[in-house]
Amino acid sequence: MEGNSDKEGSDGFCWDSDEEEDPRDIPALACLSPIVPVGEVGAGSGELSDGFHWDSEEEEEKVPKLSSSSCLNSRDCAGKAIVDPGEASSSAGPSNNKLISEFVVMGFSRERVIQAIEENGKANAEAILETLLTYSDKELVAVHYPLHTLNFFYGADALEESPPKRQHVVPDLSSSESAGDIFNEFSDVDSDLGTEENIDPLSGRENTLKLLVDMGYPIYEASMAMDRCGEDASIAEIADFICAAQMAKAADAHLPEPTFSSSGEEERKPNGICFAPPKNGKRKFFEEEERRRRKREKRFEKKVFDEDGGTLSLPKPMIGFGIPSEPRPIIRRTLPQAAVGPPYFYYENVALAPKGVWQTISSFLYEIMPEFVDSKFFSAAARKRGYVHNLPLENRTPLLPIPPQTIHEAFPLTKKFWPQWDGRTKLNCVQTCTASAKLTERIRKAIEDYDDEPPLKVQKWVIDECKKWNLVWVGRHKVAPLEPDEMESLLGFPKNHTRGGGICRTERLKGLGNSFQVDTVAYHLSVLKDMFPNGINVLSLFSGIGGAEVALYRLGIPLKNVVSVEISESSRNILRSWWESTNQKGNLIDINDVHLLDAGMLEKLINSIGGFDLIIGGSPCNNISGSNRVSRDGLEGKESSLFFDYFRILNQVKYIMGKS
DNA sequence: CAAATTATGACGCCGCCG
DNA sequence: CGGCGGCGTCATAATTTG
Repeated sequence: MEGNSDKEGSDGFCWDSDEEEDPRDIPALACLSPIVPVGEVGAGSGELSDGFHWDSEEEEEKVPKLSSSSCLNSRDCAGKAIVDPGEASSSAGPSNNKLISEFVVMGFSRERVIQAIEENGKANAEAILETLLTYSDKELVAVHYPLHTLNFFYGADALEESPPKRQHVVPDLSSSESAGDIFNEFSDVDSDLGTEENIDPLSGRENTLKLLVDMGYPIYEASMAMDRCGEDASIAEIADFICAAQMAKAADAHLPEPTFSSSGEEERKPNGICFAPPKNGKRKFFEEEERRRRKREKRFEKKVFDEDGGTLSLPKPMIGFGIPSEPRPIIRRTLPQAAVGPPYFYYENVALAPKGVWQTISSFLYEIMPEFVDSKFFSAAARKRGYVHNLPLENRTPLLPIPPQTIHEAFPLTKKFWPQWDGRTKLNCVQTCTASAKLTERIRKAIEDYDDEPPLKVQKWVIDECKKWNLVWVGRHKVAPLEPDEMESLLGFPKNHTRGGGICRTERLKGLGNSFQVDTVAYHLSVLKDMFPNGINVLSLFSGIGGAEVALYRLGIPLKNVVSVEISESSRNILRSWWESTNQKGNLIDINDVHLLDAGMLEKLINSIGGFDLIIGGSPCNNISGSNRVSRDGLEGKESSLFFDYFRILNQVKYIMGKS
């Protein structure tokens, strides 16, 4: 039912059938967040603990209404209709939803917002905002930029009814003050945050501890809880944790052994090996309590936010705006004025992100819809990713030579060992971790007893494991994980790209697992070739092992200046050595921390090289990827929040370049 | 001590079925 | 409609090895 028809996707956008230009003006919705006065940051946050309660299980449900006049007074509430169109109509008055969305739109996480509302009550929007501002500097950065909640259309018919509004883009940055002042202000904010511990009574460890003790928690438990929750945890989180710990203790006194079998989970291994969890009971209980708490919150969120179906649906098949092997679907998209390049930008992340993540990313990047593409249409391995970019869609060309498209073509030697009953033709996503030797041994043992075909049950288990770990057949009854050089070729890198130079195997795998698929990215970037025959200047954020650089190079686009930001030293070494071994004519400037790249540095760079043509990067997905079993916190996670640095840098570059 | 090895669920989505 | 199980996922943490 997912319509193979070329005309219309069922995903809310339509392929337009005629290519002719539509000169219509796209009415961009103006949604200007009030820029929060910098001076107010942290002021009054001392009363954070007032009215704070951590045992709120049910009262989250019934929250009093907030009068619309207090809706961040200066904010144009109508402008955000595009973000949550469903809610305004569904509720009689301005509800809590609306208030929450209000802040979420500004870039704060829903969890935090709910928390802040609980702490401050619903009536005082300003206090809520202040609380939110104390939570995280990453989020703070976002608040200082105007939100570009601008329109973007697939085809002509979408959102016809949206009323035209005046468009104000970037007025805050282009106000009468000089740029220098503004950016000094930004850097001031940054440094303020850096030293905030000294100012804010709540952020220093000792002060937090004191506060918790004042709240009646034993100092030992408070301290331990702070360690467990991490430095960035809010008081609420820590208190919650202590609470759980106390409950666990109480439970411990009654139950000698917490039951972990209650989950009723039957292990899937056919050979019936059962692992006793080595963790001690108390810890387990803590974690379970924490999990339950988060589940409650999630459920609550779901109730609150699911009304407008918060997910962008992924296209099926996942071919984005076209792939080389198919006739190109005719798509016309009109970017909001503010998003039009140059500079061009290209942002990548995992497609299967938790709910709302892509919405948020998109809302920060001019509401441009991500192009979701599975790299299995470009190579023999899958890689489902979303790309937000402002590149033209016409006249893309694939990278040549076309890489092998099936496992057998890619690894001919595996063919003679490949059993009939393993029908895979494509590999799964190359990840950062591989199967253990023990597993491949178990698989060998499981099959070798059978001469011909093992029983269906064994087959299924083996195939499941092979899919999970991306195993290939390297001998009779023998499977093995991919070698790093095989991953390199699957991803479109030259052989031995990550090899040598003091790079250990583990680091190779890590770099490769986190990299672009070169052919896929190159296909999208190919449109730059005609635009920049003399070469381009690239700002490459979170470069990793240099997927973007390799893609541009292989496209034959000369690299004039590349500023590459990458925190991993081994990855920087890999890129540097590739740069030298390919005799690049341009300059490679590498920076080891994205936070060093502030406005001042950007201005210097831009002045010296004459501006960037392309800003490309994919921020870490650690907290977004489904593979993460530990901390899938979405964009607010420790690593993944670096997305906001991408956003910040993009805006700063655009502004600095816009001046000259 | 760095590198390698190993085991370890959670989450969202989707199809199914009552 | 909601619960349930199948499915797949740019991973982390504890431990061992060299």
